[in-house]
Parts: sequence; structure tokens; C-alpha cells
Amino acid sequence: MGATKTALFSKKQNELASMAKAIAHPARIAILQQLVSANTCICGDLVEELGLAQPTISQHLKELKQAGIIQGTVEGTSVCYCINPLIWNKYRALFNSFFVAVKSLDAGGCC
Amino acid sequence: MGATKTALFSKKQNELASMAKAIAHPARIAILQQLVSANTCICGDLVEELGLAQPTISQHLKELKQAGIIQGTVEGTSVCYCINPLIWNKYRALFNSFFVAVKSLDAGGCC
DNA sequence: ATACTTAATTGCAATATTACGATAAAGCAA
DNA sequence: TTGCTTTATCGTAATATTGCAATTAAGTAT
Repeated sequence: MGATKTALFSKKQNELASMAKAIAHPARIAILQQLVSANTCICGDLVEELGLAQPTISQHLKELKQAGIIQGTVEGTSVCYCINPLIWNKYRALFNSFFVAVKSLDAGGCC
Repeated sequence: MGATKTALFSKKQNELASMAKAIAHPARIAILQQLVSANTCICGDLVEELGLAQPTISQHLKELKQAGIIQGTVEGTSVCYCINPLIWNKYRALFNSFFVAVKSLDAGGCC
């Protein structure tokens, strides 16, 4: 055992869970925030901003790329990264529709 | 190595990451959806709904409780769980404020 | 060609997560 | 009390994640 039993759950549930997993690390949050605040492609200087080693950053970038939420284009020797706004908006919409469900019972809960 | 270097990141970044981690599993998504749709306390029958063993469900419930997003009250032999609306709304607000940042550039991105 | 720069990949160690059988704890019923 | 029900915890195995040194790959320069 040890592996998640994805077969037990719906496609939507697995999708939302893996989206959450994509941002479930402070380094990946930090990377995304940098890309968002810069609002342009960022080439390389992510390694100096965060305090992690270059292979570690590269690995986190790979995960974010696989999740689709960022994209990278080769620019000579370096690689430029930026947010993929389509996927970003998809994330926003799905998280929002998940959390909006409880809007009604703002009171004290039931127990 | 192997442990996340939380000291490198801001409190907000670590908080958002751990919030994401709390829902980064389809079983925990499923549990939360059940609690939301029921809109009342649910005693025990979570084990039959999902296809996981009782200790596994109990462990996921513990994680959700530690994240604060659900609460459980003992009701005789069984335990009743429900959403904690305060924390739930906090999650909603923080995820929303994270994702809302890119609203402007709905176009094609920059690379 | 050689040297340099930048990023990805490999390989490995440390730690974390997921899952469940076995057991324990806590309440209720006879 | 004993037995039953329900949930939590313990212990352990399988798998996943995190992090980085070392290396590779791929481009630019000289």
C-alpha cells in the first residue's frame, strides 16, 4: 500500500485533489507569486530569489509545468517562465465552485 | 533532506501551502463534499460511502480536523462530523485572493 | 575547437504520506 | 459483569515527496 486509490473517486475529485497538490508546497506558491507579480516571463532568476538549490527549483518548475499552470519557452541559453492564464483561471473557477458551496451556513455550524 | 524547508518562506506562503495540502487528496475532497451536501453532522457512515478502510478514513478525518476545516463531537458511541464554517470561509477567502491576482491578463499570456 | 552560462536530468538520502490489520478505548445493552 | 458497536491509535509496509551534489545537455561566446 501507500499509493492513493484514485480508482475509488470521481474524476472531478481526483482532478481537484491533484490541483491542490500542485500548489501544496510553499516553494511552488512562491514561484507562482513571483510569476504573477512580475506579469511577464521570468528567466532563471527564480533560483536567486528563493533559497533553494537549482535542481530543486527546476523540479518544482517541472511539476508546475506538468500541472499546466505555468509554461516555459526557451530563450537562448535560458528558459522563460510565465503563468498559463487559461489553466490558472480553470484552477480559480474549480476551487471557487468547491468552496462556494457552504456560503449559506455562515452561522455556527451544527455541532 | 526530504523535509520541506519552511523557514525559507513567508508565513502566508506556508499557510496557503498547508491549506492546499489539507485538501490535496481525493478522499478528503470526498469527505468534505459529503459533509457539505449533507449540511448536518454525519456520524460514521463515511466509511461505507467511500471505499476505504475504517482506520484510513479515521486518519483523513484527523488531518482535516487538525487543519481546522472540520470538527467532530462525540455522540454516544459514534462521532459526528461537520464543516467548521469559519475556517471553511477562511480557506475560500485565501484561495480566492491567491487566484484572483491574474484576473487582468485573461488574454494569451506572454510566452 | 575551447570556455562559459544556464537549465534539465540522474542518482541517492531523508522524510512524508497513504493504507490497513490488529488492537485499544469508550459508550451502550443484555 | 459480558458482549456489541463505533471510533481512535499503534505498528508496519508500500509509495511519494523533497532536496541536493554531480552530471549532462544545449546554447553562446571567444
